[in-house]
Amino acid sequence: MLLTVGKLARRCGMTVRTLHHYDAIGLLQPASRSGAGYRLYARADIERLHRIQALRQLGLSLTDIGTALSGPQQPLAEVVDRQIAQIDRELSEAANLRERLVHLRTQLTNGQSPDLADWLDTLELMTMYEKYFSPEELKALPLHTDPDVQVEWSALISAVQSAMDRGATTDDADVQILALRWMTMVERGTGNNPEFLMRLHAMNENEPAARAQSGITRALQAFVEAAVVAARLAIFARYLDVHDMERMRANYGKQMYAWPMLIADLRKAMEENTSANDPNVQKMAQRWMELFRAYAGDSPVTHARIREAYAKEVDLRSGSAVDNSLLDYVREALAGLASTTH
Amino acid sequence: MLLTVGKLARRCGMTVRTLHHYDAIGLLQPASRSGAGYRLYARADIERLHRIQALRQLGLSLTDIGTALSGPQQPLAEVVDRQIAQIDRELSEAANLRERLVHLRTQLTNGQSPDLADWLDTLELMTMYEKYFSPEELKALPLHTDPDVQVEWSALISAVQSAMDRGATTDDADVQILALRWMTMVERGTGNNPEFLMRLHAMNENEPAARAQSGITRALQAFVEAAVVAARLAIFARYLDVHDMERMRANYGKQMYAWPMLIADLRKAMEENTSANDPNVQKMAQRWMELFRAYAGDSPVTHARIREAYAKEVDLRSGSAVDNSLLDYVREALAGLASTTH
DNA sequence: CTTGACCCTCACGTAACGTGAGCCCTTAGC
DNA sequence: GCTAAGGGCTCACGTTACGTGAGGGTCAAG
Repeated sequence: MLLTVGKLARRCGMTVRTLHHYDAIGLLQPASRSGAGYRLYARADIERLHRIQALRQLGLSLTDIGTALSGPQQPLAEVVDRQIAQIDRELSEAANLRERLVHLRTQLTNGQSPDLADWLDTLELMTMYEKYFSPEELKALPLHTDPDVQVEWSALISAVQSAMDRGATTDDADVQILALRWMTMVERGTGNNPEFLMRLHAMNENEPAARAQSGITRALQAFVEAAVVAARLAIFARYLDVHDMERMRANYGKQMYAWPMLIADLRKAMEENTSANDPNVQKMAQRWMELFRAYAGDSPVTHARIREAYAKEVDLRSGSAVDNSLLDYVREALAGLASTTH
Repeated sequence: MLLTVGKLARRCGMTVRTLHHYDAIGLLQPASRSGAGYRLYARADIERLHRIQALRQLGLSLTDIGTALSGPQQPLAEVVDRQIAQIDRELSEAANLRERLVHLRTQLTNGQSPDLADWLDTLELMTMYEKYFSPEELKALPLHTDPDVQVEWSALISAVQSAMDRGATTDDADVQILALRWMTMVERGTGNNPEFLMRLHAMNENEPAARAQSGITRALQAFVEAAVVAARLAIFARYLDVHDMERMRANYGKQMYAWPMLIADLRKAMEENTSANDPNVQKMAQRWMELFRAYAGDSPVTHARIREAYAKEVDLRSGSAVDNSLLDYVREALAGLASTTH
């Protein structure tokens, strides 16, 4: 049942070198080694490899994959759900490109000169094969449909870039104001949809051309993220003691992109009227607590203070798609868990 | 109508840097420059870019793309046809993977333990997403279905590797025998189908895991190709004079992978009973002559000698999928061209 | 014992850009 | 004419995820 590296490589259509590399960077380490030092991969390693491959196909770098896999894990079934959704988008996009190519081909064989704008659109589709938004989703994306949002978004990006250019730091008051405005704009531009946020993020991460167009360079993205964290920590500081703030500084923001995924899944379950006592919902609630505890620690006093902060400060929640009904839903699921535990 | 580099990049979903790079390596150079040195891209550049993008999606390296685009060009309509066929294969593969993932998800949500072999198959599909052969095509591929062919293929690869290991050169008689046997095996393993040859080649070029499995390393591939050329030049030397051989040595084998593409297209037209006087067939015949002249020069005397060599030496044709009916077809198309020219 | 297939670690190299720097060009508005 | 914003130029260092080869040990079958 344990597989050596060559066997695993062959079965997965990968190379031994790749698996060596993943071991070396700590991404996928074999369950054990034989007496002779041979790597021996077990079933749990296959599961982890599945997660890795799924994230790779979403375009994450190996470093980012490592980060994503270092926190509490989504059930594999949910990973597979996302894969299926991605394939559906790709199927749709491939069909779209196919249609365009058939049209182009018809023009070419009829001796017609292809319309240049159309042709360039087709070339764009050929390049940006990765599919981030379906046509329907684009219609529901304010950032794409609302000119006001677009103008404000551009201005905000410019303002952040200016702050960076003049050497401002993420602790500067004006930068923190920009950061909070960023989260508000994210909320507005995505229609407060965490799934869209993740998609936009993936597109910007994966596509250099998208970065060039949006002006959101890697440096700017990192700056804003750090500024958002700093701004929110400044707010938390009004509610927490020094000890708590130390832990927050070390951990808050570490799973920044795990939260939207979980929130999207929970909102979906809630919108489908799935009972809070459903085992899957309870699992998600559990993961919520794990992510929460990762920065909040285990003290009920601290938890209460953080909750107070969330309740009073809208800036702690902006852009997160967390509202009171979702919080109630999570609480109900957690209550169900507590009662089944005792 | 002329586009600056930024405009073209934006319209095509590419980066300025990429276009700079293509210019720098001579792959896509703009039609002109403004007085200030700005790159200005014209319509013909869009067409060339389309070709580049299509080949990139087939997995060719930029160097190989440059080589492919340095010879006589397939009509763009045919390039588009190949793209459409590739998309169809990808659609089919995506649907296949989707089905597998749905099955896996069902198992996971039912609390079942996924079958390991099945799971690994799914992982392989996730990795080898690129689609090289449809299930039907695999059934028609002797290299995949015929154990005898597999055994002989493996033995031949080992024999070549041994020759390389002991420092043999491509001019050694035993190496040339191996080379000719290689072409015979290619013919047998692909069922003499040039489309399959190209697909196998692409798979081996693009997939390190495939190389690891087949044992056909890049070095071995290059060695065999050079040996095939050397073996065939040795045969031609019996028919051609010193001057002709000089030109052959410089040019024969340069468009090694353009020929199978053209031959596949011509065979398809012939099998569909397209008249040799059809303009598209005549265009293909023209390209045949261009590719031929690229190594044969323009002298009718030399042409006759080369044709004599092809007629008498089966080793010059093995693995090429060129038979007498195809040659007649090409000749008929060329004759039609000659009569419409005068 | 021999041989072939497989495994180990080590380490240099690669392709296709990504990114930033420093400076010039173009256009619109004052 | 000047200024500012957006776009262009060339130069050059850096990056990610392995690919490849070297040298040597292990395992299983004959």
